[in-house]
Amino acid sequence: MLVSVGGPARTTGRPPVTSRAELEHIALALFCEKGFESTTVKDIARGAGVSRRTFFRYYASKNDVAWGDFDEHLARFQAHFDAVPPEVPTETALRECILAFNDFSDDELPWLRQRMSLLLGVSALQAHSVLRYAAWCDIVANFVAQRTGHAPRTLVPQVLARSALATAVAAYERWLEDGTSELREMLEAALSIWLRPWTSSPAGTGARFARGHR
Amino acid sequence: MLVSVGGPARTTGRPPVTSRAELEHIALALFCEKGFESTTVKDIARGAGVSRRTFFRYYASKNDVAWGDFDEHLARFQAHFDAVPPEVPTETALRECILAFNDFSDDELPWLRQRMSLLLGVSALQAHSVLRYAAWCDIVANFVAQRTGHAPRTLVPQVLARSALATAVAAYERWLEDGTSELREMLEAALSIWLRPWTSSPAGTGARFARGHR
DNA sequence: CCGAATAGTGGCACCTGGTGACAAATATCG
DNA sequence: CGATATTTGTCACCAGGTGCCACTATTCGG
Repeated sequence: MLVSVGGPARTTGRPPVTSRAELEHIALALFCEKGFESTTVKDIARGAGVSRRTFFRYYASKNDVAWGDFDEHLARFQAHFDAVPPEVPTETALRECILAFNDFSDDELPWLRQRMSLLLGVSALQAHSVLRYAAWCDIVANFVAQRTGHAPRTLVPQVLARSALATAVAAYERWLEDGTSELREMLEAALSIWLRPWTSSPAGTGARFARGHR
Repeated sequence: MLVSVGGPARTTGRPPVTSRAELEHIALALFCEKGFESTTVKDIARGAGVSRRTFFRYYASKNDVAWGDFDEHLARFQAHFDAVPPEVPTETALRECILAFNDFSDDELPWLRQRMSLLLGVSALQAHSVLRYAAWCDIVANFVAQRTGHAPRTLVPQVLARSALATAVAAYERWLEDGTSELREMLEAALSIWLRPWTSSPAGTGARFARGHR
């Protein structure tokens, strides 16, 4: 059982030669150096001094390595929703939780930018992303369902969850293209548009970045 | 030039043995019979009496065959937007064009249901779909951009286009799961939620299907 | 100290999707 | 008939991914 992280430290058996984190670092470095497509799994494995077969014991696919420990990150997303007091309006809760999920410290930002430009720029990863984002949507949909009284898989929770995701992705893309803006402000602007699509004017407070660069 | 459909009828050269449409029909039948993953390209090619290599001259990938002539369908989507008179509000135009894009005659519906349950149910196709939907988003974003005065790749058009897509996909999924509802009404309900997320109540007119089945 | 149990690793064969290159087949036109 | 144009088939090849099995390195018990 290689993928288990939360389990108790193993005592017997041959110790692992590498780790998910090490493979991730090596892979991301190679992706940035010579591109995602041009980097083969063999390259990554060789970089870690490991066989190709072993790589696939740590990551189910070459795509997955670009996501790192997204599941762990998602668990924090869920925790944010769980911590929302009942008196907070659904609309506000969604906004705050999405912002909190995407709140990174300054020293994490370069990593984030590198990772996200991979995920949003490489078409194979772009395609793969919908599979990873499904869990994100489920968390949002469940929260909305609980708040509104609808079943999680019905129209209201699904439309809100999926469009929330679309909004966040749009914000990330603008943030990546822009290069000078703050991620948080971009997300706030995008969420304002999302929550009130026909009342957000380009001159509005929250939509300061809506004009594009400059 | 095999993929060209609109070109003038060729006169010289060896005539094609098959066609995109024939391959599509054979492939869809096989997908429904034994599943997408279990159907190999070799199977499809053999079904059409053609070599594997030839299949890839008609379709760039096994995924693409499930989409059929989506590009042609997209051209009609664009045409709908082009035909919108300037006095129609943006909000209304989006709603009407999306509904028109998804307006199918009764005899097309079984085909559509079959195709969409493939596209939304098979994870490989689900992933691939974002690449095909990008063109859909571009059309919507361009329209919004033109109407609002923003550049197409800025926040307002992107958020609206992507969330519109998310909304339509959510409607399709509900429609597929439900089995008894009308696609158009499901889309109308979803679009109502999308356009006015916090005013749509489960008892509202447009959200009749929002409760889920039964 | 030696052997059993445990758990990760490496190598191999194999499948599938996808591509490039080149010769062969089949049509029309002069 | 011959030149030309276009499709087709074959073959070789690459990359991602999986199943299988032997091997290796560790800890624990006698």
